[in-house]
Amino acid sequence: MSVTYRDIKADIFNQITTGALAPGGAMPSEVDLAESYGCARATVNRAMRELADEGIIERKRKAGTRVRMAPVRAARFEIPIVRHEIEKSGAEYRYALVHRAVMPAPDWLRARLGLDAAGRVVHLTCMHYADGTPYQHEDRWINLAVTPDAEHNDFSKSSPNEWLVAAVPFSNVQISFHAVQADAVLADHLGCTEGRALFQTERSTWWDEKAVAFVRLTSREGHRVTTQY
Amino acid sequence: MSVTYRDIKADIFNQITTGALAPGGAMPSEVDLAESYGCARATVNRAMRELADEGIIERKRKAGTRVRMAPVRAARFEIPIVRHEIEKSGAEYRYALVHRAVMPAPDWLRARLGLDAAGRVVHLTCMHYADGTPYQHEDRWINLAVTPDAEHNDFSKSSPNEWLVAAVPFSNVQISFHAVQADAVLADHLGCTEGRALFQTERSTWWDEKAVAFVRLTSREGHRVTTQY
DNA sequence: TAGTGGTCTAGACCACGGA
DNA sequence: CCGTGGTCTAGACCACTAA
Repeated sequence: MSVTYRDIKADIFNQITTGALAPGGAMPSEVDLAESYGCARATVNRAMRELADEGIIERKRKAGTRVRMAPVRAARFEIPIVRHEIEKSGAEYRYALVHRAVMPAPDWLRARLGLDAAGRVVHLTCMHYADGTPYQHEDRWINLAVTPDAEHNDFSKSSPNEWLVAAVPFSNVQISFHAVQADAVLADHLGCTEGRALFQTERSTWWDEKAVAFVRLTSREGHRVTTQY
Repeated sequence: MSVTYRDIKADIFNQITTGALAPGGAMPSEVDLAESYGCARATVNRAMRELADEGIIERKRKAGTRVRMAPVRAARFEIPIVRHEIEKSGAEYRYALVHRAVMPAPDWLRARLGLDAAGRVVHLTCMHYADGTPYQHEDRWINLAVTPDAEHNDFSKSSPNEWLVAAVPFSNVQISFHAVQADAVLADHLGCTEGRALFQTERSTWWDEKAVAFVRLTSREGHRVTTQY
């Protein structure tokens, strides 16, 4: 076993980045590559499959494999639990429940999550602090039709996020990042002035076609989401 | 071949989400699973490997496989070329070069990219329009030590991004998302008022330990980056 | 040191889809 | 149609690491 799938991946990646393999250009078939690398087709297959997953190459049955014209490279961002994110940075984490109410789902939420007119939700507002300073504001809505237990939890001690991941299954998640102006409430909680630019994450969670929860996370000024590949 | 690796993935995922497999709990070994599913170990291996890649489970040699305590789920965001993003939405794309200069690298950039004191760069400012309205502002710096050809390209016709992906190899990319206030220049170009919250992406590209380029992309008001998994 | 995951092999069958 | 990638198998050896 002298040739590993990693060797092949690296070799092909180099050929692409150095220009030996041109974007849009066709590559040899797996059988041919296996022969030229002197290994089994399965080994070549794994290398090529991973390159395809990473968006470097494009594969089609019969048509073969070619280098992507526009490398639609995908970046992976880890979506951590706030508490872990803060503790990992060495800071002390503190959670506070600001507001809790059980209510009929407002129209915008019903539309967003596809709830029916009778839909009831738990609405929570909470804050996450790092070393005593505001870190993130959480505005969460939990669908009681899917998660009735949420009605009897007061969420005064721990974040709804941590309760949800442990208590409720989910199959599908939508995430959106964008920038917002701080309104009076956010400015107050996050310790900035009104109108400041804040980074916001919205996340909808679904289980079996039914909405489980929607959350809007607003981070303190200057927050960045970073990754590398 | 009745049991596929997809079947196994789905089955295990369901066992986790429904609570049949508890977070932190140990799972059977690959050999045992292969027997109980009635398939080859390689099939189980592929299912488990993908679950591990997705951050659902955690694997260690000898120690075995266990369900992740805190599902550090990672979301994939595609980083498209602006032109493709706009054209895919059905709008007409237009590019404009605002400013071009060859100059010594400013201190903040030298520090950021690890350039030496003699480092020279091309500084470009450009705009991307969708159906004639401002879509994204691009502020780009290209390291001439790595990419000398950039000095003789005027970038008046096509975006530096498209030129770079075709002309320069890269091995490492760092991306950061955050929110900024529109300053006078950005407000002017993007057609909003000063102080508005804008979504900004910063990206550093490296090749073989040397910085290739740095770019700061500012999107028009209301821009969102979205994904689902 | 022994058990578990990581990987490779040689061969096979199949599904897709371009020609 | 028929070449290409997608996947499975049965078996093997190896690398890591907890016990």
